[in-house]
Amino acid sequence: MSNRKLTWRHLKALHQLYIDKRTEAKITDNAYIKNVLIGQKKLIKYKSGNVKILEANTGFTAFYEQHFGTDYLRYETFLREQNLETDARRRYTEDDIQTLMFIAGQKEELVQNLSTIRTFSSEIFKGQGSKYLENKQGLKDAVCKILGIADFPEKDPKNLQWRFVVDCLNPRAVVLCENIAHLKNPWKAREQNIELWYVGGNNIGIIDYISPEKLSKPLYYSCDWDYHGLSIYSRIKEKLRLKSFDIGLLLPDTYETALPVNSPYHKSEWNFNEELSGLNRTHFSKEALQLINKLINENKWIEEESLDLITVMTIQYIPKNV
DNA sequence: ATCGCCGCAGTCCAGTGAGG
DNA sequence: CCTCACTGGACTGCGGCGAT
Repeated sequence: MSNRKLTWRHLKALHQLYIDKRTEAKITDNAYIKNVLIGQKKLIKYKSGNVKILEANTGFTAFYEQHFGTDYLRYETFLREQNLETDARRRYTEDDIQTLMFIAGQKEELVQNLSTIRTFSSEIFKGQGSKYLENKQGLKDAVCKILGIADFPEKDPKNLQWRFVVDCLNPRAVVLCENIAHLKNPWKAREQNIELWYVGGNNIGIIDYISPEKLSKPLYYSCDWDYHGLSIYSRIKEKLRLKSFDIGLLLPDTYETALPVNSPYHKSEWNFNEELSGLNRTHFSKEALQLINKLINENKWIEEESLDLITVMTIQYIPKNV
């Protein structure tokens, strides 16, 4: 869960609490640790008579193993393998580490089409803005080290289009994703034998790279539920129809995460002058149409990453016994 | 020997303010 | 608006020191 908003030093300190049952690390600045782990669940406490030392209560071990252990080991192993510092002075957030893991996994593709640091930052560190990376020297160094480059080029290559794939040996379905968020947790998809392709902003040409054998598997599209995302889906569906294939649209499993259309970093707006914002009605199911109309009426959109891909895929679309 | 505590050095980054 | 340079603060890791 990335809403824990933990940084590397928090994760290390929790690991130390797990191993040593105590730590002197300053981690109460994190709201989750302070309010939930110490306040509500009382899994961690201050050593009596000492405000500087935290100790693990009984119950912490089991809680840690369930919620942190696997992730921590994954992160630590990764950092070591990449010869990156595991020092707690590194200020990586948990999202940063997951993104570094993504970068390492897609290294070849990224190095072949190396972009400016601005483009790289806004495309790969999604949601953090184009200057995120250049303002964080430590993180930038880590990215350069992983990619084996000294620095980023001054100019973007022409026709920049990255092709990212989370492949698996024998996929039972292929999901095309508009954003890379789902590709940053590839092990979940692999476990379920779901192959993920990053389609990116407007790149419906990606379809030409997918083999006909895979196109004949069940195909799904995962996107932001805004005008831009849905119209790309429409174009992809049309393009596939001409090749005699079909694709389905993944519906969000909750409406709670809907955001106002004018939220920061979001550009796509509904066209109120046209019926269904000008989208092709025949490309959408009855449920999808209901949801789209609701979003248009309330001038909202739903972010792709707020949809739990695996839940949606297993419950809504793929029968469990397949 | 081991523990707790302190101070120092190194790292990173947010904030600030000058000057395009 | 943006960019650059600088600073101060927060934090960790480590070595030393004294108490037990």
